[in-house]
Amino acid sequence: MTDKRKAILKATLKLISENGFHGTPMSQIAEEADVGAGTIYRYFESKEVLIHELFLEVKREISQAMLSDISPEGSTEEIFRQAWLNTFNFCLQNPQEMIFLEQFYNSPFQTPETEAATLEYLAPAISVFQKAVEAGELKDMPFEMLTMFVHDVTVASAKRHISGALVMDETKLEIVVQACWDAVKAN
Amino acid sequence: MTDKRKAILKATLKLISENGFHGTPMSQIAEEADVGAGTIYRYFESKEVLIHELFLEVKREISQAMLSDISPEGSTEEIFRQAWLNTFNFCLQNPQEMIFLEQFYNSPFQTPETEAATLEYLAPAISVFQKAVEAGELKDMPFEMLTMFVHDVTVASAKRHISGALVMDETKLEIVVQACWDAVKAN
Amino acid sequence: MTDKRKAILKATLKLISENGFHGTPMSQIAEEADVGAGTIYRYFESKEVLIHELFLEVKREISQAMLSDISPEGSTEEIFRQAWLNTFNFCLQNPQEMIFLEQFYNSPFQTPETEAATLEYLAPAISVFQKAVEAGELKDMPFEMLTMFVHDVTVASAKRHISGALVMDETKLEIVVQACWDAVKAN
Amino acid sequence: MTDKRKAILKATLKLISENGFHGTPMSQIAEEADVGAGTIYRYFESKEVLIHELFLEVKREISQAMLSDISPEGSTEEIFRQAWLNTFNFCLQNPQEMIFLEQFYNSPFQTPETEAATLEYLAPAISVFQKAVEAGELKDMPFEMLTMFVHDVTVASAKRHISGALVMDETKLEIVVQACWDAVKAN
DNA sequence: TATGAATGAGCGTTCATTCAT
DNA sequence: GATGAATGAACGCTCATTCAT
Repeated sequence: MTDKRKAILKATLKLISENGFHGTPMSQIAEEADVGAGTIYRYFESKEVLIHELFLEVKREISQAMLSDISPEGSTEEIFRQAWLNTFNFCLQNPQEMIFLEQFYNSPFQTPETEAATLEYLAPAISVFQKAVEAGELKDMPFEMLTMFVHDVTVASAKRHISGALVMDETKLEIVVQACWDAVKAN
Repeated sequence: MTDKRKAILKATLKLISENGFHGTPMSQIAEEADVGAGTIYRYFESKEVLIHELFLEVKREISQAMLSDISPEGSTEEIFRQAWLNTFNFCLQNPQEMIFLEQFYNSPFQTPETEAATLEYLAPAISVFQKAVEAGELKDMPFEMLTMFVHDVTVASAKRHISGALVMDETKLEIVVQACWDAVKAN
Repeated sequence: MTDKRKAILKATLKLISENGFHGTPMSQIAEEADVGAGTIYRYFESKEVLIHELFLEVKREISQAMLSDISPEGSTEEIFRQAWLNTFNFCLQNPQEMIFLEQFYNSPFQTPETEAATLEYLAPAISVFQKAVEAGELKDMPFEMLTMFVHDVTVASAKRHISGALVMDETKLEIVVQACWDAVKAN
Repeated sequence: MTDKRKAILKATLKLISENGFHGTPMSQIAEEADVGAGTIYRYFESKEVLIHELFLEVKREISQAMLSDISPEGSTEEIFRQAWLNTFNFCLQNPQEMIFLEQFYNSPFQTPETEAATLEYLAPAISVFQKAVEAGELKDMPFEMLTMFVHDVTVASAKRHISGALVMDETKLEIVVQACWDAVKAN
């Protein structure tokens, strides 16, 4: 019965995104997931493992979301814009996931393994991107640098939108997407 | 005796940047700062208050660093590049501060008050920037959007450099700075 | 199906002798016995009852072992020596049983009932012994005192041998058996 | 303030002798010792360390007790009898200590270190004994074998006395001491 | 009959905070 | 003012036991 596993992950995501890692005791996760406290340990070895597995799950989701509905026949700019908006929309529609990811990245939970897993999910994106560089359509920058403009800026936009610091209407969205494209496109 | 206060803040910064918020007990801060555990409470009401005050201090530092050595007579591009490099260099020379800030931003410690204080420190930068927009040298974007390219991307670069994921040599640095400038400059 | 009952008792004996009472969860016993965790409760009301029944079983075994191969026609000394060696050899060949017994004796599991059952197993030995006292071949000591020299010292010897603290070769064995006989024989 | 340390050790001794290791939660020890639960951890790293240190303390006491009031000028028999009675009386007057020791010996808490410490306490007794062997007054047996008759039988006697299984009045005491002496003395 | 997933009370331990010195 | 021993609530986790299948 994988239902309980899912309920635990969902509860963990909700509570950690709201209260942080150490504001989220296992007992509270159990209550929110409507399972016994001990039950969590049938599915996850420890709190740390639970958080790691949740990270992998969420990272997989956001990576998939970024690449969805992309037509390989489109121009590089179209692909870039689509990836950007996919990521942005995922963040807006799944703020808990986004907040959790950001907390995780900036925590001591991160390990070389989680970082490695991360790259794996992005493998399809990397190959698309390399062809564009070779075709002279993008600046000659490593993939890790490109992600700044299609992940970091995107998430920063979503965070400011959600916090209300910068409401991203259609106009502003167009400006920032264009800015990111200007950043990466070949001159 | 403000010496102890400083020692406590320094110890907190070091330990939290290394071990995270909940990996840093007050007793350890006291030991690292070479003060009694109770002494911390003469200077800071609680652990939460200590962390908030540390945030304000560090945020002030990085904001000042960003604006240092900027000649108002320079071109907008020169000012932008200088601000970018100032921030980047601050992160490289003060990784503890950077790591702490990133942890803080993505934690439930943040309050509307800390966000408000943040803006205050950046007031001088805002006016410089607005003039550039009015002069038609920058895209017509709000300050909060500009910061993505002179703070978020910059910090992202520094983090990748420190983690080893993307070593920022002179060439790569020039590419990413140029990319950011391309992002914000008027077409 | 008494097979499962035996498997459970055997698993319990092995695990408790290796890891102690509170180092032996029921789940581990179930695994070692290759039965479901709930199955144990079909055969034993509780962990405490399981341990009690195991004690009775093991106590019966060691008592039987002590009295085996004893020819009633032999001299009292021969009988004593045989009983001593029987016990010693049982301990060496069944260290788990010995360790379990010793743990049990020195635990709060013991009850008046378990002690009573113990005596029952030794009834045949008691009558042999009483005749020897009446015949003036042994010191006039109660059975409970005699057992010190044919059980406690014997087990102590076996424990030291197994732990390596005192390896009991033929010579040493002869010395300690003789010492015990000197202890109990009439002057 | 070593008072709390002593109170914790005393409470631990009492509760473990009554309820066993795993019948004695730290919270109960704290209550019995009239200290906060966390206070125990200022004096002892963990429950395991607490129990080990208690063992060393008690082992030292019983070893000292065994050797007290022994006049080196006395005959070997006098020394043997005194040591025997010293140990027996210690057990009668300190049944908690005796029960605790017996529980400890037959538990997985024991380590090579605790065994080594044990021998150290008995060093003075070993030298006395060796001289008696060399003088031909005792059977040629190793010290580890002698202890069976001056420790194991003694403790067995005390246990039977306390449990009521064999009340050790003056007469019975004389019989068992004589038996032990007969066991070890040279023929 | 046999199972093993599920439970939750209770464990050992930590740590923010207090307060007598 | 400065201390650090003491506190106890709250944590992560275990495991004897139950019960739906």
